[in-house]
Amino acid sequence: MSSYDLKQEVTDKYSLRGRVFSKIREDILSGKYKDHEELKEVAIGEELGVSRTPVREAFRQLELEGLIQIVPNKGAYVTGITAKDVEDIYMIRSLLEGLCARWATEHITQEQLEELEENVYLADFHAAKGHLDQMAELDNHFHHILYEACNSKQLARLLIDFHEYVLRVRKKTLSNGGRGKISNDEHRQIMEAIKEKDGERAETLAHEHIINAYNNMVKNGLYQIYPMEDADSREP
Amino acid sequence: MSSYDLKQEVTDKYSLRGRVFSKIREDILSGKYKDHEELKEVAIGEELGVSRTPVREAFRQLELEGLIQIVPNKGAYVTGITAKDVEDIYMIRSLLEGLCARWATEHITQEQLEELEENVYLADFHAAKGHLDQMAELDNHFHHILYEACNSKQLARLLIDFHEYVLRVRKKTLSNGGRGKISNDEHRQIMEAIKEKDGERAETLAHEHIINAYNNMVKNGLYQIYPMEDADSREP
DNA sequence: AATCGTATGATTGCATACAATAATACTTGT
DNA sequence: ACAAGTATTATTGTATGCAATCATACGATT
Repeated sequence: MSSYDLKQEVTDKYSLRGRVFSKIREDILSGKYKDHEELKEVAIGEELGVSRTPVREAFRQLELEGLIQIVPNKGAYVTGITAKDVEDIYMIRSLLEGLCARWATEHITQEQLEELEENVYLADFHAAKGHLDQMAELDNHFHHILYEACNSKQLARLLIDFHEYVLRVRKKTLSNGGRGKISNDEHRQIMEAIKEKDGERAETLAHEHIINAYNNMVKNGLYQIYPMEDADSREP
Repeated sequence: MSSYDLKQEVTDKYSLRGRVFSKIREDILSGKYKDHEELKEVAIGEELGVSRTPVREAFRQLELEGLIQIVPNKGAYVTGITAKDVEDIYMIRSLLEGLCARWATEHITQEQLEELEENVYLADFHAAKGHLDQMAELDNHFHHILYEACNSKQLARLLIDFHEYVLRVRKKTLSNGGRGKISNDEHRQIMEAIKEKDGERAETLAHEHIINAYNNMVKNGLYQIYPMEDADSREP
């Protein structure tokens, strides 16, 4: 087992303590709060049934994630997530997932490797059956195994953040035109490269896997769920 | 100018609003608070002359940055930064700085390019004179120009964070054995590649620039400022 | 003597109260 | 009617109070 409990870090975000944070985060990512909208502490607090204190704490975290911008003594404004953000994140992720796969090749345990194999075979089954929810979950799990196996707290933290960031986009991607099956085939190739201790190939495959996912998304026009407008076009 | 004010985002961290956050952050990075040490809200509040509220907000941010871990209803514990963290971050940075240089090649303005040139020539002067503080400042500035020029809010945010994260390490590196001069020569090559619109070469050079910086650091034994111990070796 | 249960103290989580700041509306003088 | 200055209101920033939770120590029971 690695030196830190990755699962703990992840689940914490969904437990009681991070409830307010996660809710606001989702509301921004889902588009409930529009770009440049001002978020009032009391209003959101009342909506969630809490006082300003936890809301403020969540705001600070959200600012660090780049989802809102806090200007002192004025307010918190939604930064939103544009199509360019999604593109940038996919490009960044493609590099980092490659690095992750390479490092995972060097550090993966037998147990983790078997988990990967199981994941791929199970996903094959669900892909054939068209079980989209299970596919999304398995895809999520596949990558998280690698995040753990890469043995880098720093890299894992980054990838988990980005992974969540584009979660909604990704889920829709998998449900489109057989990408789920193809995606899992790519997973299998990555898994086999790691199994054969070919770090170079694992890196390349993981890199291309993310690029393919992005291209598929663009091809299907799914990037349109977020407007491509730029922050320049705001009112003065 | 790009669509977001990068300088504003950066300076904000040092202005009044983030004072408490920055102070605790520095104290962790500088080693004042040791690994696994428990941070008490009241104690730190008193030390900084503020109440628990701003301290708690800072804690939440620090947790997101991975510098502390908050366990609910118990306390905040320093995660520290190990030599492996530094190594990982340099490897991650090397990829991202490469990407940044490539994107900057595509989006840099004439004005920014001239700023880069000026920076390199000025750094030559200070390198010859042995002005270490100015060298560190110019190095910092060089990279920040690229972060702006790459035209990606997401990438810039990442790189700025990492850049700050290893700031102390980096400053010491520059002061060692002529690395300052060599580093600036690498800057010049990157700048010229960008000027000639050779994104591929700019990416490779920027990538190698970071790797070289890390290797130099290791060669000079500077990695020893942080212990290589793992989080496993903690008490139960 | 060992273990379980209880009590006590410390610390966090959240709510509220007050102060400081910024935006807006209003008034007053020209 | 317009402009400048002032008052008012809304919102954030910070401090503090109270409840909930956890750790520790002590004592009772087997």
